[in-house]
Amino acid sequence: MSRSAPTTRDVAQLAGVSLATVSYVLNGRRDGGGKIGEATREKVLRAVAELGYVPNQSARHLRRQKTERICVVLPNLGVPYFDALVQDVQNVAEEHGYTTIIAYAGTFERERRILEQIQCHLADGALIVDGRTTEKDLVSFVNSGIPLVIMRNHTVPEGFDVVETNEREACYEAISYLIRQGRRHIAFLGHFGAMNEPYDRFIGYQQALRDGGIAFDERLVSGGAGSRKAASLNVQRWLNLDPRPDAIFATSDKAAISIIWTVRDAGLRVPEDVAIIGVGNIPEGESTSPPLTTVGPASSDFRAVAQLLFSRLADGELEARTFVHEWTLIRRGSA
Amino acid sequence: MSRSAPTTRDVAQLAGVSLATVSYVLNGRRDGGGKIGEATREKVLRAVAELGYVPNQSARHLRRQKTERICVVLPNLGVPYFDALVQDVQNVAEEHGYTTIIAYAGTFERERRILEQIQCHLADGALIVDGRTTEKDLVSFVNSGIPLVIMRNHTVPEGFDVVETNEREACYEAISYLIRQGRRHIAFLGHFGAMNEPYDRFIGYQQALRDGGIAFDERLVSGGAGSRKAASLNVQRWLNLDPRPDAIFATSDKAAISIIWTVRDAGLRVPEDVAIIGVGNIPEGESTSPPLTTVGPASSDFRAVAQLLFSRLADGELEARTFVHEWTLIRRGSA
DNA sequence: TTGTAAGCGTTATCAC
DNA sequence: GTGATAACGCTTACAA
Repeated sequence: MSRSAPTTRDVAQLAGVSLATVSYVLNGRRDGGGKIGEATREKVLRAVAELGYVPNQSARHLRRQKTERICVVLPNLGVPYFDALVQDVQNVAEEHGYTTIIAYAGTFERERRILEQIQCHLADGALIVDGRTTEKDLVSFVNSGIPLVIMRNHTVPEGFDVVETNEREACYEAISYLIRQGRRHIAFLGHFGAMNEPYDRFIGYQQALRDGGIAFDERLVSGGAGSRKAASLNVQRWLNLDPRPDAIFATSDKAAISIIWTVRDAGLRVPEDVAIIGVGNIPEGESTSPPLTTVGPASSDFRAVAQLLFSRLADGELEARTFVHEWTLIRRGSA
Repeated sequence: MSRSAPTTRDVAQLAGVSLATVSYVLNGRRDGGGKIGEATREKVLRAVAELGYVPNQSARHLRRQKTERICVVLPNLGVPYFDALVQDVQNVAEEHGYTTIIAYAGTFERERRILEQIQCHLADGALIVDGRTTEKDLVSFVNSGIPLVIMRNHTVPEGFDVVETNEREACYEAISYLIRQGRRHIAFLGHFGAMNEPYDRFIGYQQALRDGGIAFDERLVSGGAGSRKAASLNVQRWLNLDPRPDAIFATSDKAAISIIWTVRDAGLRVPEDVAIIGVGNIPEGESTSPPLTTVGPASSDFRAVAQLLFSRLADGELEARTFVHEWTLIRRGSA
């Protein structure tokens, strides 16, 4: 077993033709001119099948100077929003004859290592989602000429295609909607701490309060949206407040769903007593009771994002573009 | 921009040394013998930094005949169980100096293409989760000598390391537990249709009923565990039955959680009126109300699985091994 | 229509 | 210690 894999040489030998002929048969020659005789073609194909020959990608890539692979770099797993993205990207990639690989960054250090690998021709281009890599580190990429599409709202260096969301506006819309319903005590459960960047969702919240003529109440702001448990705990605290919040805006759907349980278990009605809005539009939110009102992508069609990458792969000289992925308020039962 | 990447040749030229010297500095030579002068070393390193040189992986792999990459092939995204697996594998891989890439199969056709890529040296080895690839197709792998670890319970060809779960026993345990509580009308919501393989979870259910002296009732078996919505619909139907089921076993936690909502909305108590057990032990189940009792991996430590792959990577001549990943009943509030 | 040969960027085996 | 040099497996001008 484990004898080394067959090469074009083996195929050529078995078929009784030259190396070049094998390659021609397998790739179809580029110049319109030459054609391979049907008989030769047959022979080669038979030899390929018999040996179970598969071309060595490393060698092909080295020669062709491209991998025909793209990489999606994700900050973490288990986010439905990312999963949808990956699916669309993969489909588009396939249409272009590209393979897609997913790299899960996790830590900053690991993200760095992945980007390094990409620079070493792990892939011809990449889609970086929410990356924590600094502008400085990204600059070396623009020099190496490897196409990158970056999905984040802040601190993106020049020279890249960027995909932004208008989540600030969408969150503003959500809070305004609550205010129009007559809600006056709107709590905000966010992801604080992890970020020192401007926090769009919080900014949208504050602005909507201001524009709605509602005083900002510090007690109604808290972290914990990152975990279901923390969310539940914080909300229990809020429910004992006087006056009790009549609406809760959580910056993740997971937290929001956990909050629905908590509020219902406290004997309160959703949305009559407490309206609840989440962020992200995860599928889980469609089957809660009541179904979760949420802020999220208006469509989960990421094909346009993928196209951004492939258009640049086709023509590296394009100028940097910015694409806005529309977010909106998705009204369901919980608010 | 986009001028082609610097090579060892460029580095050597700038540093005023030969190609080999650059390589020695970068990789540290294998034979204990020769050493590089500190001065030369410095020069080379400086040149590397100045040019922003990164070694071309394709070339390295071609030369070394290995990629130092492994691939995890997943049937689909969005399954917490898989996410945990990927994290552990990635950590172990890192300790061995390997990069991990994730490929998401989705369709059968795509899975085939991914395996083909692996055979073409996309990676040195792979972990196939729940793959639908037939035994026949896998056989060509064992010939090519690429280490594979296969995680599935059935129809695995000889010559591979296999990871199985004892989910049949664990499901048997869950149903027996319900019977011991005095439940007599235990419904089964499964994933039917997609599978023509023996269905472990259902077998465990049937066997527990038999051993518990309970007649099998066809009306209490249904598909729909794959979707939250279908689960809810089917359960609504069950709740109108006479006698009403006093327990529901769903073969996915997502379905089970959806069922908790449904049962509670129907004005029934969980677990007093209806006990509910899921499968998979997803994190979401810890924060439902009541928390979800479920059947799942006793530990979500997959490091041992990863080690299986790396031990084989180190020594291809090992004989095929089977590893059982223990599943168990995790008792929480819903049953 | 097919064969020859050069080279993609590395690494490793030799001499020096 | 360091420098030529020969592979690794494949593609593709160019020659036959």
